Amino acid sequence: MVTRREVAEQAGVSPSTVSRVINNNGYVAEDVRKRIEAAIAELNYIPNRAAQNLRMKSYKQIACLTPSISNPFYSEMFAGIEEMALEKGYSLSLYNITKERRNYLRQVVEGPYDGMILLAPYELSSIMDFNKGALKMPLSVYWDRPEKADIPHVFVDMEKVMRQSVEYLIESGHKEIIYLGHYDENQANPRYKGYKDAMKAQGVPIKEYYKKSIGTYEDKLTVGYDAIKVLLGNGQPFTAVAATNDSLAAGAIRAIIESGKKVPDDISVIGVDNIELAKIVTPTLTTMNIPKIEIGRLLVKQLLDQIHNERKMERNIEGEVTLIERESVKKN
Amino acid sequence: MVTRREVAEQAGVSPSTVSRVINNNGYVAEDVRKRIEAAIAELNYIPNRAAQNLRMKSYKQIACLTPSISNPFYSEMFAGIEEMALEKGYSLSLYNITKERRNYLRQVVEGPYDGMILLAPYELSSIMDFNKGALKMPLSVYWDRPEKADIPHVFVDMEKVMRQSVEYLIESGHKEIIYLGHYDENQANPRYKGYKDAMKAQGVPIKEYYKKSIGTYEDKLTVGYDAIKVLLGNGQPFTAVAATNDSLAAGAIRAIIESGKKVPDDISVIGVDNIELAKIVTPTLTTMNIPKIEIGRLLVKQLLDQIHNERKMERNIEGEVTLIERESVKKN
DNA sequence: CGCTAATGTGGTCACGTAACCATAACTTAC
DNA sequence: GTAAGTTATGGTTACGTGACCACATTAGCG
Repeated sequence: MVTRREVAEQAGVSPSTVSRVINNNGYVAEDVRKRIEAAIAELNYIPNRAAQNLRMKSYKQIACLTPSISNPFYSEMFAGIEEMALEKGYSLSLYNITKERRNYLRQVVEGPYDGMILLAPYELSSIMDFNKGALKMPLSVYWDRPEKADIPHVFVDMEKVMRQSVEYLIESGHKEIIYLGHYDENQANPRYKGYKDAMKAQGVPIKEYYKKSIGTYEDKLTVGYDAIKVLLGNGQPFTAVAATNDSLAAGAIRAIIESGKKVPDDISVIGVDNIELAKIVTPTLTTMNIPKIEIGRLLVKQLLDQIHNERKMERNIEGEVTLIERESVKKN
Repeated sequence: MVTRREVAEQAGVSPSTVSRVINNNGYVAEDVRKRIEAAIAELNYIPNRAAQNLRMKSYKQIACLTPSISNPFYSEMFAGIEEMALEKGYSLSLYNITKERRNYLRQVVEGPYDGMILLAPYELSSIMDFNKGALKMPLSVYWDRPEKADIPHVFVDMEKVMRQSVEYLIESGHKEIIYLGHYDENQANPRYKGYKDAMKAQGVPIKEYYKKSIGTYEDKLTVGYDAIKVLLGNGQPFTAVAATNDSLAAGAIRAIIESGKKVPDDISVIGVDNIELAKIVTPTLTTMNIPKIEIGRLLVKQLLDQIHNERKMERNIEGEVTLIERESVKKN
């Protein structure tokens, strides 16, 4: 390994002067600078990162935790995170934190990171346990609702989003609207609440909903397909499906088409997320766009604000959701 | 920040003794160990990672470079990489290296990593440029053919895979088989070569192929759809499609079904990769399984063998590919 | 000319750790 | 009883860096 000292010897100066060239501060004569730069190039010198970290008390690294990077929603958000982080000179460690892998959390929290971004709300309590006392590390979380607890986060109010989605269907003339998504009476799922509120507000009776617990992302396409297939088999009458995400919606479309009905002429489908899939399915999917790239960038910004002790940091940032009208909803 | 010294004072011993407890080497009296462990817990002491890295001359971190983590092929491979890396006590930094982001390569190579895994062959030359002389860092590459150059890699021989895929179609009674994938006469694309050889060997005339350059993963579903739609519109007669990956195959299926024909009764489709999508489309996709998790694990193993100077490291490891028969190919 | 400021360079130190060496007390063995 | 080992602990050092201080030398200015 080449050190600063060797570069200094090669250039016939002291290590201090080499430092000044590298960090570009203090006075250095022009010819000396040239000599040192030549020595650096010749010896292929790279500053030792561990020594820098130790001296600067900073790693220039961020840990990013997600339940599954193969979920396109998270991988797109990660793209935004990466973009901003690289711009700011930070690099990213990625962890897929599944339930079986909780025991690696300690390794993450004790790792060489200046801060942590969390894309999975369900792990929050475990993280907070670790993140007490001396373990405390700046943290920024993506959340699906405004958070009461005092954790800096970027959120999308899913209750509102679902309400808007259902309102759009109602405005388009639909009355018999299926809720396709996870449902849990006790947890008061915000997505279900949004659906229910929109239906009630318009005096539309809540017809049906799908409440089977939903597994990984990969399952979702199957789950949406299976659920709608069952409902169609039951002879359940409905003209629209409001899915809580695009993967479920895509599965629903597949089930409807397979049954011989047409989307959107017979049954309309709306999703949430606007992942790439939404542009690819036939018909293309009308959905609520969640600005994933922008949210990713905001998460990094919020985290770096904490790391750098910015006073004007926003603790609760709301992502702006917009309706993307494509082909899967029929307007009467 | 709590240091080893403070723990030592709290426990009434010297820092050396604390080290011995933490690293679990040397002699420590049982009661002293207890006292020290109590002090560590009370003060929430965590060894400083930067100091450890400096002292040990190792980061316990691996950089993983891929063209796009949102490509399910790579994200599944990443899952295997992560699994093995965490087992071995290493964590992973992930970089999406797109063309515009080449200038970040230097940042990667100079980063706090003990080694590098590369999932994108096309970047190899840039990496090798950086990876000369003092910059040299252990490297392990996933490649789609046996590599002549002396770079440790895990590979799948795509020429062979494609040949097997086409042979399977021919054995199933097909003669008019469309090659759906990237094609470039000059580059002698191994996938296309495999297709061509299989066709020739069976005396089947090469009927047609799709040669438009293919962009990102997200494009592929559209590209496959568009290409087959054009061919069907042309009245081009064919009974089977051999796609170079599952995404293209899925697009093809969509185009065929939309045209009113049936898969596999009218037209059979086979893919390569066996990503999750293959199980989800209707009909489910017959494809060549590439053992992505296993390849990921092997890449890490191979890399760590280099880092630890294992003598018995294998430089060229071949991944074993198998046919997965599902519903999209009709056998006559 | 003489005083202050600007420019240029080298020396020293601490960051927190793991490895090594020194030392001391206590065992064991003959 | 003493030499050799075992157990237990503390002290010292180096890893490579960036910040700081000390000290030259030169430039600017009345």
